[in-house]
Amino acid sequence: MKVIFMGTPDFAVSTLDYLYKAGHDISLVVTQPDRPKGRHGEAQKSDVRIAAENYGIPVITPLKIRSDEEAKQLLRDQAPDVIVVTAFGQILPQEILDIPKYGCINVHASLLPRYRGAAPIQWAVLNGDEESGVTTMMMDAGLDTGDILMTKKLRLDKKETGGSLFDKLAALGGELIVETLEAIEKGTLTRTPQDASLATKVGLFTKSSGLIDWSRPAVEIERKIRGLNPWPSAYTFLSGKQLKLWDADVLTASEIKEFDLQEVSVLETDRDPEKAEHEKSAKLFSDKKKLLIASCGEDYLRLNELQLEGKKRMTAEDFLRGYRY
RNA sequence: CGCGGGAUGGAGCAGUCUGGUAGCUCGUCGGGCUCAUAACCCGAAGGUCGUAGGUUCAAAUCCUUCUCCCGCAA
Repeated sequence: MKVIFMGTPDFAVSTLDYLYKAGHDISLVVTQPDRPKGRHGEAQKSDVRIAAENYGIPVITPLKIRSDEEAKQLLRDQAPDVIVVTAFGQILPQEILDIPKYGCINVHASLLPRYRGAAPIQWAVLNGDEESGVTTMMMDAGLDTGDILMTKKLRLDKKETGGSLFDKLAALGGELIVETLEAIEKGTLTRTPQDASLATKVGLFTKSSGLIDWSRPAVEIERKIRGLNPWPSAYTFLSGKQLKLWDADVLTASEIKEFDLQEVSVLETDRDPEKAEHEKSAKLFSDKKKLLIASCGEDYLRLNELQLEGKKRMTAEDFLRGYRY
């Protein structure tokens, strides 16, 4: 099929890869303009742009495709059979949706109508869902509101992180788009309208979404640590320094009693203890050897892997070997 | 050249301000104790202190270069 692909981050690269390997004629790739990234603020090509250039596929990077007449004309000139969109980052106007013969198909990383919007993967982990998946959908003017074409499900692992689920769903999304296009070719594709009453919408995360409120139950905080790993990551403050948490386990009060613990410090909600909300802080306990345990609103959290600002991530054991209170 | 932290035996750190032959907590190896052990005791190996240059009688430590890692900001 003659395909135009639109996408931006690494999640979309997987879709592009599968389309390419399935032998589709990808005549054009549309992605976001180069943006400053990294530590020195240099403009970097989007992941999709890098991948497309590797395949030798022409790339355009319109700032706002909805008002870019030149880009829209280029799309029409290509006369694509279908436009595949994965995490592109721009809303497509109706006049673009109307261009391809078979319409515009979106790959979304959730089981729609759940988690419409920007961060469906993390939310599945944050909410402790047992299963998630990917959906292909016929795009319409709304945000992730189009008719559902096909889905693929998977069960979440006990230790699933945003990152691990991301990888799994990216691959699943690639498989699904290929199957969806096959169904179009065979004429066997069916469309199922979304049940809007079941829809939920999730927004973008920011850095500050990762701040831990220790008055919440330990289970919830543990999910947050997993869901926001690797980005934006769950964090707290220890002695005026930011402390990121990468892995933790929930423990009950009776399990804690087994250990020989002493209170060693406090985890705060701000670098500055004056500004911290103390009702959202946690007592930090340790046996001074290998255990770091934080008190939560309900139960306790054993911190297994953590990272102090300016440092690399390390195990609690390594951390305790060098840390001076 | 956006701001800042860091690079010291296998790991995590101290020592750097106030230059003077490298230390802590572990790990590893050998031995001992023990019914036994991740516990305890004794002993050992292992580091050109990130790179290059400079100052000095003497540099992990002071000055300069470069490389790499990390947090923030975008």
